[in-house]
Amino acid sequence: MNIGQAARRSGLSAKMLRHYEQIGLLRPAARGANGYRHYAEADLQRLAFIRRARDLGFSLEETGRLLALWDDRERASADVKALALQHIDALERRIAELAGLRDSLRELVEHCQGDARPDCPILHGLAGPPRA
Amino acid sequence: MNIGQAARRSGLSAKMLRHYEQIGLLRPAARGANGYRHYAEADLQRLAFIRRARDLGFSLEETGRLLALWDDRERASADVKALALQHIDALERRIAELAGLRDSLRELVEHCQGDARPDCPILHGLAGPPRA
DNA sequence: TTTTCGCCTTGCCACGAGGATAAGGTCAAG
DNA sequence: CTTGACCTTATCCTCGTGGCAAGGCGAAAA
Repeated sequence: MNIGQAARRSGLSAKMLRHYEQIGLLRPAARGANGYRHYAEADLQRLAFIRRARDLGFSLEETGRLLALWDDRERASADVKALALQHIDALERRIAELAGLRDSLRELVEHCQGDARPDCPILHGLAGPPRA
Repeated sequence: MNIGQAARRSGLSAKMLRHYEQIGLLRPAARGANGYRHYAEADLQRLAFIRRARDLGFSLEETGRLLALWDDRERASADVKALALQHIDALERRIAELAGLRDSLRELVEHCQGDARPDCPILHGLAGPPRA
């Protein structure tokens, strides 16, 4: 199977497969006489794993660690869980941060009439004292 | 006032001031005989405005639009409000997206014992069927 | 005077995670 | 033989910022 088909069947792009190979997330694919990369059925599992990890918001680096844990049959499930919990934590922090911004912005918006007149408390708020 | 002091007093970095100038977010600063940029007190307001807009998660492009609205004394406050509401929407979407990832991940984590044994439902979940 | 230190200048590289595009080789069908 | 789909590598773009380099400028200490 060539890179295009592997890409379609894994839901990734050919570009990503080459990129992942280049940064060491994937071992270099076997090459045919024409230089084309060749993928086996077994490779698709690994690609699907990567895709799902990415879909869950894991970075490529974290995905690499997950792959290493996947390959290691000796690892404790606690190791995997720790990585996942850490990622959940990061998601939580990011969510809280964005929610804080949203709330600050909402407060500004609530005081704005939003009509045809030029006076606007939102701009005053941005220009004036820090609304941290 | 030189760039360093303007940076300190605005809470931005000298690097940012140069960058903002280069991308047209700020008009080119006046230069002294030595080529140093020179900032007046009045410039600090604009810098503070930018800083607060960035703190609220507006992109540089959006910040530029806000600055343009700020400069335009004819604009309707509705224009500003629309921009702000649009940004709140974007924040909401991003928050919902991250929360979805977090929940999916939580579900996987809940089924994992997290002990010393190697069997781990999290990895099974990543390797197996799409949990979308 | 000269050295030193801190600040300023420009410019380039890096991050993450790819997308876009270019310029070319390969393969199978028409 | 040509066409078109596919493959190859390589480079540049995103976004906002930090970091570093090499060099000029200004003032104070030696």
